[in-house]
Amino acid sequence: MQIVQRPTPEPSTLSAHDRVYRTLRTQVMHGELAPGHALTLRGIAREFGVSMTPARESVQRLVAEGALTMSASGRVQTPELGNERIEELASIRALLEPELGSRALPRAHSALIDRMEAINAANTDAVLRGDAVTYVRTNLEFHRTLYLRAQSPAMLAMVETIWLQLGPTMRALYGRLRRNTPPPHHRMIVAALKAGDEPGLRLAIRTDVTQGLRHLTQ
Amino acid sequence: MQIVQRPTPEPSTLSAHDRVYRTLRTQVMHGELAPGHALTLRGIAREFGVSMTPARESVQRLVAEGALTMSASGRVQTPELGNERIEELASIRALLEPELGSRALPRAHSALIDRMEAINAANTDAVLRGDAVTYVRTNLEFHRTLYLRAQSPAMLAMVETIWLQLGPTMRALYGRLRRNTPPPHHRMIVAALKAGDEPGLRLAIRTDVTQGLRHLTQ
DNA sequence: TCGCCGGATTTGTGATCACGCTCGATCATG
DNA sequence: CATGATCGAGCGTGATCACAAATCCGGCGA
Repeated sequence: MQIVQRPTPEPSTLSAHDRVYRTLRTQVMHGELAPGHALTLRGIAREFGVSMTPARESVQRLVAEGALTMSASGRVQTPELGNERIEELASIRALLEPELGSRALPRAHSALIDRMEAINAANTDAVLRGDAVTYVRTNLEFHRTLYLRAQSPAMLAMVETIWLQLGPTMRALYGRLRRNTPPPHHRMIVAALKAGDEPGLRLAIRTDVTQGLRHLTQ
Repeated sequence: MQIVQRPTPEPSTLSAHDRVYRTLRTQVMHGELAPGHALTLRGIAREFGVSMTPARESVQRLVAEGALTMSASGRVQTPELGNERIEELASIRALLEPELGSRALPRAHSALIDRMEAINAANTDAVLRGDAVTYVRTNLEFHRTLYLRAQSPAMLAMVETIWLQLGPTMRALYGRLRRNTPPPHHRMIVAALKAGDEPGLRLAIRTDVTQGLRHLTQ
């Protein structure tokens, strides 16, 4: 009953469950999966060419982070958030993200702002093309690029957890009401950064974060 | 090679990995484990009378929540936080907990306040006895009892994640400088609740949360 | 006395399997 | 035609094992 279990010994740093975890996490955060999308361990294992064990670890971890929900019977799917939950998550974003922006402000030099403007251009482009997934991705990239300068890894991780929980919902939201107007407050954020205007930055971020999620009709 | 694998079919709601997870989580949050305390999967499995699989799932989940850290080689231990990280986590508490208190304030009736005062008495008692673990536990209970009224499960979960990350450090902190003075700002929190004074409540919570962690000598 | 090396032990990782439960399609019944 | 029961396929859970790498600890040499 002896079977060759590991044909390839893996280059260490990339363990199987980490690869699976990272891929799934990105898919969820960027809204590539619709809310309520069901996943199975065997399906994930087949898709990634691994056994059920790494698939389970990845899923378990994503459930712990709120990226996936698990029913009492162990079935797993992307979360379908109600209005209250969406508002609550938006409140948390509105509390944490201005703080991250404020911490990043003194460290935001021109190269960073240039990069943010480039990302914002791609974001606007995605809006005009009606590409919801790219929209969500570049939107988050815009924010993360700024927040990385805050040198506050725990706070950033916390915010990313929120993004993760909102991922499928964001796709559904921006995919539903397909607006052709580019993200309105990103330019205000950039302007406040250039001016070194901290209260203005906080307000711009808060508004940007809040208003996008106010469109909760359910 | 057939073995009876599950002698008891379990009453469903309590799966093995859930039981292990919850026990370990409580131990970490309440500071029952010192910072840097090492854990092994086989040790956990032996201790709980389960196989390695549920032990791994629990540990994986706790690592995802920041309750444990995992080295590159997969070794697991409770986190040893540096000063910057402690300050950062304290900042997050200072942002989120006043908001939770504020949301709970209109729903805080007298029975709740009575319960908080009882918990606070037990907390004071733990201080006088020099019982660090009970101190941490009742301290968190005091806060959680209030925050549960906020009806904001996501925000509460986020705060508990921070508590989890601070658990071992808190024990080490309060165990080191063993002060005989009871928690100073808890009474201010209770007073603000009774008076319906929202700004006072926010300030009291913020101060309570911040000052306890200012004692970071490391 | 201190530093280094090598084998033995312990560790995490991942694959596989048995088991019991869940869920959905199908069919019989009203 | 709608409704409910039934049965099978598929699911998650947990146990066990093989394997490679990390760790520990002894002894040897400087």
